[in-house]
Amino acid sequence: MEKYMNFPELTDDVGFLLSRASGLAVRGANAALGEYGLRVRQYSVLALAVRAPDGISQRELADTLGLDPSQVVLLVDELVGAGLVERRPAPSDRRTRLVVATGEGERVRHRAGERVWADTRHRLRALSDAEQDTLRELLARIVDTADSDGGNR
Amino acid sequence: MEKYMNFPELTDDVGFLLSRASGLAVRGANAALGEYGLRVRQYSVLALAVRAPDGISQRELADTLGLDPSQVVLLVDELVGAGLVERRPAPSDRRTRLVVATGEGERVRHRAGERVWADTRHRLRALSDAEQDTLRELLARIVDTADSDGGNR
DNA sequence: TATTGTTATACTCTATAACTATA
DNA sequence: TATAGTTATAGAGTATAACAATA
Repeated sequence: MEKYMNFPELTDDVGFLLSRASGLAVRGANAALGEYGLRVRQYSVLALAVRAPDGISQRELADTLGLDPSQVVLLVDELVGAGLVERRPAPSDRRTRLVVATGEGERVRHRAGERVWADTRHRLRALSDAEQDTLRELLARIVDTADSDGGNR
Repeated sequence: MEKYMNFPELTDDVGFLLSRASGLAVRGANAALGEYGLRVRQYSVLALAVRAPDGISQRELADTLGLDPSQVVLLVDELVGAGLVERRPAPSDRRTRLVVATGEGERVRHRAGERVWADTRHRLRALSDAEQDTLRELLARIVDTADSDGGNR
């Protein structure tokens, strides 16, 4: 048995810390979203729909969220049921369905966004603004690396 | 409706990026662990048991992993079934059961650790060593903040 | 009274495969 | 042939509540 390890202890492992911090963030966001009847995945779909003036295809949603398209179908179904988004046929391609936020969807996204953001700010309070920017940039580069790897590896 | 938002777009939100990066890391780690019949949660318990020479209580495992104690019971059950850890009575407190790695558990932790670490290094390849250290430190502070908040908020 | 571990249960999230329709 | 969306299903992860044994 080797005595010295070529890898970090679990609690110093970036993968473990990512999973741990993400768990905290998702739990906090879900708690913040509770009063709107949303969970973080549904909220994420809504946020992307609100951002896209002409709607966003389910394929784009799946790519951006790192989800399988079949999961996106169900999330959009729920948001449609709640009256927060609509599915519209895409003019350019009859296979594609554009997910467009309703007026109510926009309002909910903004109110819920405030609450989620308050939770996030509280969670990151031990980090300076500059450190939060650094963190955001480093995380974005990890995600981008995977995206340009092709798919979601 | 306000025109300007007081919160970031989803794709610039640290919470979202944490969840996205964590998903990639966990998926990669699970793939790396497949040949050992482990998944990342079981592996994490094993890694903590291996690190603790005299074993670690299930309560400590739950706190460190951010899991409910009832989840730890099941993870330890599986590792016991696989012969990678044992439960031993704690000398000092008869309520406590210490989870101790077996020799096989130690060997598997090391071999699996190499594979997981290789995956992590690949995932972080767009970050310099210094940036990886920064990321680790920032994530650790987020987790510590939640811990000192009391429990897992 | 509080803590450690356990059992049970329900719900959410993830992973896959197979299929329709359009391109 | 390939892509966008859909349906179905199984397995893994999460959240709670209630309980026994011990402190």
